[in-house]
Amino acid sequence: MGGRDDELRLTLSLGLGVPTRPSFQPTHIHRPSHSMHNHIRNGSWNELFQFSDRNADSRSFLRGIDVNRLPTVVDGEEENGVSSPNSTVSSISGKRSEREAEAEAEAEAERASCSQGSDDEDGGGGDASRKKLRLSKEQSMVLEETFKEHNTLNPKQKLALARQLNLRPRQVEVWFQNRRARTKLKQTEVDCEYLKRCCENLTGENRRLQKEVQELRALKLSPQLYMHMNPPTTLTMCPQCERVAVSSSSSTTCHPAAAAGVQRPSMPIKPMGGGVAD
DNA sequence: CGCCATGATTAACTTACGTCA
DNA sequence: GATGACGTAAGTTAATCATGG
Repeated sequence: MGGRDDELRLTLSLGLGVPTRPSFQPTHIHRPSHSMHNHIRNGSWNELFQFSDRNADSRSFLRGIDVNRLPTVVDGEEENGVSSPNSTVSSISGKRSEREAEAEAEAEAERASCSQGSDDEDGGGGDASRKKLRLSKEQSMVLEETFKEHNTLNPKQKLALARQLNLRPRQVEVWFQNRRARTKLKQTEVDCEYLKRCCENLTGENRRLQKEVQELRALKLSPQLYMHMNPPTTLTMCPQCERVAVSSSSSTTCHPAAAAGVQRPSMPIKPMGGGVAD
């Protein structure tokens, strides 16, 4: 499919003009949540993203189908703590806190977004056959922009965004979760491509060195020939790691990947869901 | 043209785990 | 240290859409 190809092309546009990391660090290691927060809020790699999005919104938008039906009452009740494990707020514990106030605000937002809601759901009988809603182009755009600024939301931001977009806070929350997952997946693809290139380069270098060893062995067996040849290899210190490096004609480093111009990419990625087209 | 099968995308969900009070 | 609340990542499910035959 065309969209897919576009995506991959974007994904694999490896670090042209993008600062590379000094050494390879898989970016998808599971971090403790707080370090993740810091990492994210410092805006390191996220700032590198180019948020322009492709098919998803243009799809629904261009076809003029507003699939973004407002949530049903059933969903709203879910958000109030009926079923969702992530957003359940215990009303039993008596301690009133800021958090509880926020939960109430969320419930309020629920009701608000539900009040204008549709009644097309089949009864809302609690069975909650999940109805998938498509976000409108505008909603996706705002979400993307917000994600660009910070890819996690605190409860207040979540509420504000939900109000602004006329969505349930839970929807905003889920959108950000999914968006982070997609971002990570993309970065994994980039990392994977980078490692593949490294591997290819190392394989080539290894092959070359083996060949050289063979030649040297052959020469050792015929010393009179050896006398008439230039030394095929000189040993120098690699400036990067201060080890003895093989320096044949081209390279004076023991980092063949670097010598071959392979640099680790750092997220030249465009988003997937609903952004601005470029 | 409509219909169906198939694959891609993504909203919504579940589970597991880490952190904090 | 045990516990509960909470947030997030990872994985899954299912709705929706595009495309090709």
